[in-house]
Amino acid sequence: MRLSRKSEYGLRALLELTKAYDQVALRRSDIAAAQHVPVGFLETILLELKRAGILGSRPGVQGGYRLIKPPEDVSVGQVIRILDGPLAPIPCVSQTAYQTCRDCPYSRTRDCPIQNVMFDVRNAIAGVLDGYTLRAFYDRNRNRRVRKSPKRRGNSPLSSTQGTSDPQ
Amino acid sequence: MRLSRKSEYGLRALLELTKAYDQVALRRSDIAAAQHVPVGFLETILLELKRAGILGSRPGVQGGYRLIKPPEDVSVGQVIRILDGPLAPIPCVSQTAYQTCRDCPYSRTRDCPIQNVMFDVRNAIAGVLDGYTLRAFYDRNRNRRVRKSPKRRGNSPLSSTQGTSDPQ
DNA sequence: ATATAGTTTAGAAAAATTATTAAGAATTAC
DNA sequence: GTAATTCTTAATAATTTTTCTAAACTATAT
Repeated sequence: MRLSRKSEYGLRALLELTKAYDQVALRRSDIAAAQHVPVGFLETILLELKRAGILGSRPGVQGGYRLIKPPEDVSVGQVIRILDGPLAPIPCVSQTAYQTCRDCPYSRTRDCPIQNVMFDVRNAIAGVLDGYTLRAFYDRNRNRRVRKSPKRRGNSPLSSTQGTSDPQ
Repeated sequence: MRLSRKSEYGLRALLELTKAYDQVALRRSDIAAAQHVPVGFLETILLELKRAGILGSRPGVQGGYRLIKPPEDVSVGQVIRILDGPLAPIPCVSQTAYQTCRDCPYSRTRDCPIQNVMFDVRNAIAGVLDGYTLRAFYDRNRNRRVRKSPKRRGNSPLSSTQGTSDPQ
């Protein structure tokens, strides 16, 4: 259930690119330095984000990468899907990349217990990540959620202001 | 964000063991056959669940594995933690296995955007998985959640998820 | 004692993740 | 044009994690 380095690096890079949105292009080396990520790896990540239509780039002197979509229109969920694939814990509950299970004893009955649980998990994850825009991700103290209040637990929408209540 | 085979196999095995709860012990070979999982791998999985106190076992003729905790008292989240480790996408938001990030540029400010997002994800995942008992997992059409549904049918003891780590 | 079945450790095999390299192509400045 | 800069692409190396196997060992019941 772990977030890959790839997605982590990608999100860190997007933090920088959101900051520079509508201003300057950032060189991969600048991004790598600012966020302490290996420049070579970052390269492949930025390329993937470019192919996905989130980033634009230009070679040459004033070149570099820039965010070409408004940060309000890109969700963290989208980014992770691009870099890591579907959010769903198992393919048979993915909305964006559904696949039947190959050797599940329940695949005939259409009522697999694991599928049932993981369906809820998938929705819980997507509910959080698809509701988080890059904008909210960047200036992280307000406007965090873009959608109406999440249905997870009866908390108030902004309840997890979480000024870092030290976990554990 | 994927569920490992290990956890999947473990949960499948627990499905069989829940069915046989308070009745018979199941041999690993029986479980492996019923759920189409490699018997050698299953072995190590069952052992881990045993060490964690969820299963008991006995060698010899009428031997095998059996669930030694009431299925009402074991959550799917517990099982996955035992087999796969923390539910949290990154260690710095884990409630059960917190670790500081080693090279995060934000680790000083105590206000890391990634940490903020993943904190919510962690809680969303744990909210689902810790609310799902083995009992609900097994007879999956009713009483799915243990927390939200006040009406329990039958006379099950239900000491309400004693072992599950309470998120928050 | 014997057959049955779990226990334990080590580690092999396979897959996924993480990263590097190097040659190439586009852009700008001059 | 040429040179400097910076992205582009593909191949692949390195590392880690996951998945699985093997074999010797121990416990239980009859």
